[in-house]
Amino acid sequence: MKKIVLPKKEDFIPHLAYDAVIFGFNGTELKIVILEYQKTNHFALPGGFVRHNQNLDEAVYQGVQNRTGISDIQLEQCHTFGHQNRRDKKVLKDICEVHDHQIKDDHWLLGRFISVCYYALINFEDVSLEPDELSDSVGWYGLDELPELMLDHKEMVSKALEVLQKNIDEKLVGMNLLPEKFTMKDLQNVYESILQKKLVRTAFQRKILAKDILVRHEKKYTGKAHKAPYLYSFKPV
Amino acid sequence: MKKIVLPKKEDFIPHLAYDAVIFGFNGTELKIVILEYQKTNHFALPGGFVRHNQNLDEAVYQGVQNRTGISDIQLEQCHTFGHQNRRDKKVLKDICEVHDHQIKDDHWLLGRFISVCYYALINFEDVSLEPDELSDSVGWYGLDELPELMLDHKEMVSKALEVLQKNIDEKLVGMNLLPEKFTMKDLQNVYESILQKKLVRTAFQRKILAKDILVRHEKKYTGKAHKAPYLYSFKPV
DNA sequence: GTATTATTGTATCTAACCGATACAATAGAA
DNA sequence: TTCTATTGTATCGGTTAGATACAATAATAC
Repeated sequence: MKKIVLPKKEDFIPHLAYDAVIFGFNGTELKIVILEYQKTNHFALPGGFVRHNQNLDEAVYQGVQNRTGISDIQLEQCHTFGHQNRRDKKVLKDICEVHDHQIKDDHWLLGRFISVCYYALINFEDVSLEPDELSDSVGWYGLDELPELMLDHKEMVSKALEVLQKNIDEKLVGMNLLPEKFTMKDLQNVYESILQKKLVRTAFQRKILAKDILVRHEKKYTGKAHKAPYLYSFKPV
Repeated sequence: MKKIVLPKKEDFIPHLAYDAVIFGFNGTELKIVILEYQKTNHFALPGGFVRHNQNLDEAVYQGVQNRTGISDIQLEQCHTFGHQNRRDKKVLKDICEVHDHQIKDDHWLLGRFISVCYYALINFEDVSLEPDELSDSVGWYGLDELPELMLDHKEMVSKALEVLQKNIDEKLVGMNLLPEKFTMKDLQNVYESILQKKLVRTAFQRKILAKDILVRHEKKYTGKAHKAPYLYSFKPV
């Protein structure tokens, strides 16, 4: 059993946390990162705390970076959750119990937390997921196969998806979710996964090309018996 | 000189604040509420702190309610500002000095604050503005006549306006900014003030009527030498 | 009364955009 | 060479917004 070391109270802004809905695209489906506390059967979004000498945005950025090993992250703040019963007494106690760790009832981690929710877009292929101090493992989950999540983390996922949907046309959302070069179908798959609906192929292609944000490269020969699609990349800014 | 009483540290979540961009519409122009610390020449958005046994949303709602005397408020969270140098040492010290009040360098109010920014839409006519403990007066300012604001409050105003603009079509924004009955021109003025651009009269009227959210009432005779406009109200939900 | 004026409510024309459909251009398999 | 699935693009019809036109009308001027 791994010995756990809880974060020190005095290093962090008390009662404040962040949680990140980390989106990746595996080529077909949109996935998010979920931490698993295996022995306790608890699941949660990756999150963390903000140091006294740290910007909120930077704390989240570094947190996501540490967990995914990725430094090219598109990060957007979604919403701050501040309900007074946002406290995870049960979960943390279970985790500590499993690890034979004593935790007092008045421990700061058992108190109320306000949490700022962000979404992060990253390149699925480059990720190497690292469990943190407390979680035993970590994995990718599709939006329709999420386990029961602690606290209001399910609501956070909904909010993150909602904000992502609203941003999809103006924030070049595909850029971080796709590899350098991709086909029009890849991009359409990303859009459809995010918007959770089918799009009309011809209208989608026309709209994206009209935006004038893509560069067309060589064709991609897939070995399939049909016309080969062009590869595209995003125009450099 | 009014004796000031600072809020007690132990009642509130430390390092956490909220600020509200309170919008009202005076019939022609969009205005926001700004607090004035007269002797110190400092200006700020109305804000406050969150009690340990209070939801974040409720804290903001009650804060806005207390300051405006209004209970019909449309409140929306905009953004959480968490830069590490969000602290107002100078302003608070100046205020205390003016009031002959001693404040120590390590007083909790002088520390770093994360602040959650909200916008509030209220009926301008029903408001009676109340200065709080620390501010000497409070007033309405047009967006283009704002004084220099403390910390990042100017940025908060921009963010609030941006979020309001994005919400304008789906959140029935006019409902709280206008009196019970209003003309189409009134509503168009609200839209133009928020979007900060002129709209085409005929297209605006057509779009709003097509939404089917208004009830048409009697005409409004203004005494002017031209056709009298109809009065409308929002359909009850 | 009648003409005048400013504004309102609505209809019409046109350009832009999207969904639907059609179709030619393939890359590879049969 | 034929066949199949997919891609890239053009075209048609419906919807929407800006531009324009115009009738309706409330008060004033005459």
